[in-house]
Amino acid sequence: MRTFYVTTPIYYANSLPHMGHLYTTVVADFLSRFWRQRGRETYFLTGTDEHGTNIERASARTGRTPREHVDHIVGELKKMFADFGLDAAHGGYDIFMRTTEPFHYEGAAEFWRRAAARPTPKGRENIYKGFYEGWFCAPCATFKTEAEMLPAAEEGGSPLCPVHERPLDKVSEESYFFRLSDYDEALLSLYESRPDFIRPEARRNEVVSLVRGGLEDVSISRLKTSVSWAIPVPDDPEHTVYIWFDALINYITALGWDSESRRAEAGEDLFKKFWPGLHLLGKDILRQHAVLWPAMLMAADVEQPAGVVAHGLWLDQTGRKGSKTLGNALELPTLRRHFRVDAVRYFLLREMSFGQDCKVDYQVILERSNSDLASGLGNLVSRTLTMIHKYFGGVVPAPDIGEAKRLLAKRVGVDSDAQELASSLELVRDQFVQNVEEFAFHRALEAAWGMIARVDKFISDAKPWELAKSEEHRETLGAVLYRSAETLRWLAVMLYPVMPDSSGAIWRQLGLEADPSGFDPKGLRWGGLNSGASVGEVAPLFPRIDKAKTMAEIESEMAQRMETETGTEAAAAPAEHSGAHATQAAVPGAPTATEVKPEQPPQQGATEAQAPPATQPQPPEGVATYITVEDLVKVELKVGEVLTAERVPKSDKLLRFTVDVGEPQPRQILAGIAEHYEPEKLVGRKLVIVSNLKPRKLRGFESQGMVLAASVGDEGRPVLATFAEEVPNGARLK
RNA sequence: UGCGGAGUAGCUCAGGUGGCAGAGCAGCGCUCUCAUAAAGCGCCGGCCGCGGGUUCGAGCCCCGCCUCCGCGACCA
Repeated sequence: MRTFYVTTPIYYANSLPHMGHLYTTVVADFLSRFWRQRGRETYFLTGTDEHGTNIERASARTGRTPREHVDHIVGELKKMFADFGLDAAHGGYDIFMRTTEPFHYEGAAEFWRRAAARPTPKGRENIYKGFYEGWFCAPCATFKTEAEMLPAAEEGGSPLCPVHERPLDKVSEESYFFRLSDYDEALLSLYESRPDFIRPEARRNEVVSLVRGGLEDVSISRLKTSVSWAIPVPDDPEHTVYIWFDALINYITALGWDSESRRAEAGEDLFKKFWPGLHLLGKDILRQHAVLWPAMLMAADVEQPAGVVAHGLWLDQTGRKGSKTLGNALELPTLRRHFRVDAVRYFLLREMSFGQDCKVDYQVILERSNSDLASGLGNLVSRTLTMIHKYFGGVVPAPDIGEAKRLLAKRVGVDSDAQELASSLELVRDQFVQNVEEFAFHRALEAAWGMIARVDKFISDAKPWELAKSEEHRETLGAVLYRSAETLRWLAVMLYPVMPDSSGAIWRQLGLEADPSGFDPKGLRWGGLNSGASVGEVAPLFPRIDKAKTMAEIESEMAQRMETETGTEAAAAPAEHSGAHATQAAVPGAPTATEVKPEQPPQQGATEAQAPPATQPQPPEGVATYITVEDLVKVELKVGEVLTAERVPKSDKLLRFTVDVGEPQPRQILAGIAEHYEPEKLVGRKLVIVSNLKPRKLRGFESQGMVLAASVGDEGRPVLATFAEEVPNGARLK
């Protein structure tokens, strides 16, 4: 029997559940049910990625051990999944995979050994020991990225620490590297031979051009002294496995790949049975799944996945990524409180053109729920069943119109032959199935809803309430209601993976046994509904939501939440910070940390690829390190007035200013704020300038100083420092 | 600035190989009453991003440009 294995990413256990988690998991759940319904044995994995510096930090902030921290997050995620019917108890995931499982340690270590023992496609060793080189500030005790250092004091010198204004030390840390650079050709031929390996196509093209541009080797370990919350490197206890290398392997260790204990626990060889699987993920982590992971699999000689499918992200109404700190993210408890699970599932699958980003807010969901579900499907069920109750005592009438009544039926506009309706149902069913197979879920649902409209019209045209007035039309009336009810049976089957509970409810209201979970839509034949069966009570499937009332409630909840969160900001802020990056879909290794950067495989500039590991500077919870007055006076800050401001050509971010700092000649200063400030509006504005910063060339222009700005929010949006009172140009800040 | 995608009704989007601009939602009107004030019918709504070109004919093909998004680059 063919099997179907689907995975969500294992979610990075540093943030609480959010929309992105819900979405990817719902899609995976949907696909899993879809294929199970069509007769495949399925296996559905979700879980958490639990190692790494970010976890250590997050746990330190809350005063927990890493273990306690990840247990807490896992508890919250599982609770959320249960709330939305995605857990095993509701027929959802088959395993909640955790990278802290002992069997994962076992399998991951074996994976490492295998890769290490085999040559790359170009005949070299896959894993080799090398050195990270990074700029290290001893007083800060951290590595600095390019972005976090000041230009060197003299040509060819070391860059400076922005905190201490002292030269950084070039420090090497021993590290294992994976020779990803040897895999470009192998990967390209994989993409070539399997055009639908990466979907959608636009994403595939991105990856192909990325790999064509060449790949850099990636560091896959850390010194145990810098990251201890991680899997030890086999046979080298000084090192731990870097998070991405560790995390990706979960997709096979979960199936018992080379882990005796997991195989014993599962009671069968899941790997043999279910691999290769389909990876579902947000487009933000496509590269790890479409480049690094396939290369890793080649290295360890494991079969490639069935596919890598990247979906879009949920945006707010203005097109920004939903984020907790912006307060524009949908809150899952609120969602759960005001909408039925099936309504949310339907919305998620219907609203997003799969693969693209999609704007969302509560109101859009509410409107979809009311128009498509309450007025559409729910109402069709309701009117059909009510009439069967009213006119046939709750018993499904006969489908056919006898010979004697055919002309009579024709006269009132009802064809005695149901063929036309049956044919369009078959067509819709085929479209539905095909669209799902092509990941065009929104199209699949659109097709199904076309059928609802068609039957609604059929009923309006046939006017059963008129037919009911005269006994001679009784057979016709029965046939009309039968057709409507039979259509609902088909819809219940098709929609089962989308709305398991509701379609089960329709099923039972039609007087059918059990539920449609095992009914392959391809096996549907017209006339399967039994005449004579008793239909169930009519109960609204999707109650109409009072828009004004519900929106008001939601808004007051939001306001209340904002209030409490501002109140506890001091305590909550750091957690929010690390969580926010993972706010959208699915991140093992939310790209918060520098730590992640070296691992993002391709096309990193040399410097960036060597950027130091594991040492993102701490968010400023208080003072990192003290400096003396002598340190302070080294920095010369002056008031400057913007004389001219313009964009730097060929640069997204740079603005070029001429600034009057009270000197005979204005200075030329560049600042990376073009994405946030209109140059025209800055002319005449007074700024704070670091005036004794060593000049540096940027994009061909010399920058003779630096503009001070606050860095706000997760994106570090710059906000220029200003004065509330009038100050002369050149005034020194002390 | 390199590569890729997109720009069509207020909103979300359809419009294989050129042939009278479409659907759903929202809005308005009418009809009906079995139904969750639902459904059916109708109306409203379009410089199809802009400018050229090819053609009897261009939303579609060609050239140029603008804007947005993505991935890079560059840079915070």
